[in-house]
Amino acid sequence: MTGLGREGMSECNTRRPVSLLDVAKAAGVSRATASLVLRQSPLVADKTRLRVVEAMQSLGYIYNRGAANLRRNRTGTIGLVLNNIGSPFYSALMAGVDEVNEDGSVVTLVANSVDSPDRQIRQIRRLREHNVDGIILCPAIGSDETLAVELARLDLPCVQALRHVELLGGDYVGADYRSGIEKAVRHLVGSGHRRIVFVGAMALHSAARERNEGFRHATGLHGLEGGLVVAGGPDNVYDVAAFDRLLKTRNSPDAAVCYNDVIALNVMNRLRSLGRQPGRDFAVIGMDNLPQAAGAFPALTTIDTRPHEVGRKAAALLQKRIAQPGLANGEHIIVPPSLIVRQSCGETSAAA
Amino acid sequence: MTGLGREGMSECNTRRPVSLLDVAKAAGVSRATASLVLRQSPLVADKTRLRVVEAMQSLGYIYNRGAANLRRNRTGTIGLVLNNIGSPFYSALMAGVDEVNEDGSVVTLVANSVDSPDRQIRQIRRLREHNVDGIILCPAIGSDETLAVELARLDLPCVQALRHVELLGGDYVGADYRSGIEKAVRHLVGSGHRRIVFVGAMALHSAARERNEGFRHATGLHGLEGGLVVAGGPDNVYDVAAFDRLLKTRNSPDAAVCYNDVIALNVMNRLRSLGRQPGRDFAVIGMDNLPQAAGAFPALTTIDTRPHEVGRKAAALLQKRIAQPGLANGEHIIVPPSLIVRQSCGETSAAA
DNA sequence: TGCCCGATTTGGATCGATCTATATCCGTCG
DNA sequence: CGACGGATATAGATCGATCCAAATCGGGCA
Repeated sequence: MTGLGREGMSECNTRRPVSLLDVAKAAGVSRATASLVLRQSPLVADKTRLRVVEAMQSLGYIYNRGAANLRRNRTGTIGLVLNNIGSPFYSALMAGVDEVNEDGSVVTLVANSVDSPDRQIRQIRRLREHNVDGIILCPAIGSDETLAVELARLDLPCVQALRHVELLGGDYVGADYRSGIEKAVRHLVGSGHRRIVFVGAMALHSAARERNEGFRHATGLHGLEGGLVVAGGPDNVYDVAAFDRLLKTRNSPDAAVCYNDVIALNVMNRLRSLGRQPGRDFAVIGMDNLPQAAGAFPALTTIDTRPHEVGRKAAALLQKRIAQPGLANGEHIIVPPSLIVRQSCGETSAAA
Repeated sequence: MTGLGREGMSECNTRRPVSLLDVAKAAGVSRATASLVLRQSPLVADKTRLRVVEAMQSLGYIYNRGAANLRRNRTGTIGLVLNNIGSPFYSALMAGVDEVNEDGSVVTLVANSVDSPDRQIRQIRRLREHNVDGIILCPAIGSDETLAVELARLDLPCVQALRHVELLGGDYVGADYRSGIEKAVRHLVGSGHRRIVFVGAMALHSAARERNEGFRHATGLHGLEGGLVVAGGPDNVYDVAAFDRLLKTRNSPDAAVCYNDVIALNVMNRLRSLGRQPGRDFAVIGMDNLPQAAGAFPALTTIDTRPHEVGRKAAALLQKRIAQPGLANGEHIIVPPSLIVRQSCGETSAAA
């Protein structure tokens, strides 16, 4: 009763962490005032503020955000759910998110769905338990209404990034894959190519479908002999046998637009194995502009889908949603991609 | 006074989240019992447990870990401080950390120091405020005693990864860069190379110094004409001019061990510009085994430093420290690297 | 002197879980 | 019949901040 029983022996064995109450006592003010100082309130007199700040420093006070969160019902954290945490593409996205978050002093909790809808739901739940204020979600392949139901239940602002699932609705930030592929085809056509193959086609998620559509649309636009498409799948694979066969046909293609850079690099290697020299006998264009594209041989022409920028935009949008939960959502922000011309698409053959 | 004032109109406009108290009331038990159910305590009767679980489900209860943390003084989160969040190398590390964390149902808060000691300290503080249970730190270049002081002040379990700062002491998990470089040199010597250059030498952090030492030691061991070293710096650069000059000397080197894969790829491209064919006229070995190494042309021989495994080990060690804070720390776990032989080091010339 | 008002300060309730010590139940045994 | 003990259940304090309404202070003015 005489002092809460902890005054007795300061600097004793049981090092209890310094709380705001300790600071307040040391500064001779109330908890409430000390709290106001913490939050830079203009209500406290400068003299008092100074005293409190000094007490904080001398005691080595550390702000306990967790305690504050409980009351404020806001944590200053967001969740980022990726399908493949180890991929450079996603780390660029994450870097963008982190940049914006740091400005808003928000921290990022990362989770990996490994493109499994079940894991995805588990991860989202886990993040929710940690009271993230919102999440940025790159939806896993095969996401279905279970996800929509769960998100509704959790009542959590959610921005989709890179891919979007129609039935979720809501906000989305992604690249314009469609126009990206179209740019690539236009460039090749401009360099005199007429037989262009799209390598790595699949329809497992929106980003893939948009690329396919972009290719179909572009070939139509330029009146190319359509239908030169080689199938692909997740994990950066493509149907190598089909590609090989296609190359052996009369009137075989002399240019490829690839689903992404990794496939493009594989295609270049395959071409060499088949005795063709990428960038000279055969033009190759990739997509994503991964770091390895510039260093490849020949340096890979590619469509930069700017994942870093997508990350920035997604984080900013999520911040907006968190700040004003009432607003109608459903915004779609589409980042325009750009074509980075390097050697793999045979600059020289432009004259042909 | 008649029921805390929230019973009156259930399902009304002010959707207060469901708390454990609500669940308890609905199940006709006390908060304490409901809490025991949450934590799978064997103390509750099966009949009761069932009732509580049903109440949770029908009310759509969501566990508020933040509230629990306040009391338990443990959050189930760790911080991961990286120097370059966008790099594939670090994302591999992160993937490893995440794997282990997920098994222990721990979540990762990432922060990016961008190799700036100031930012690094800010990030660590920020993580600490969020009450992470510990951190995995890849110390920034130029980390000094300020960091040591801060870490001591925060009183937080900390495992260093990939690089270590001597004056911090404590736990460390990293690759055996020294022996990795030695393996590379041995392999080249075994293939008949005698004039080997180390490209990208620098001494900005422990991982770099260990590579340098490894090279010095290996050249001594094999009685090579030593001293063939080309300087390097952060951000994957090396002294291109010096490298070019070296190649023009009489008795110029015919093999290079590079600081990392990115530099190795640049070196391969540079060699081609200078009219040499990597993998045939000149052997190149990289370090790290980034995804792009396998896809390069020629496929890059490299030393796999296994960042994913380092991440796993670091996360596991940190969990141990968190579980048993008393234990003396200062463990050094060194992951053995392995040499991945591909085409860039000229398999064929082994016969020469 | 007394009253009013803006500028500060503060007590006490609150967020939602966990922990500790205590209470209750119920069958069994002396 | 009462005591005992194992099995369950619970009340109340607690973690460390924030929020709200109310108290206090200190001049200035009538």
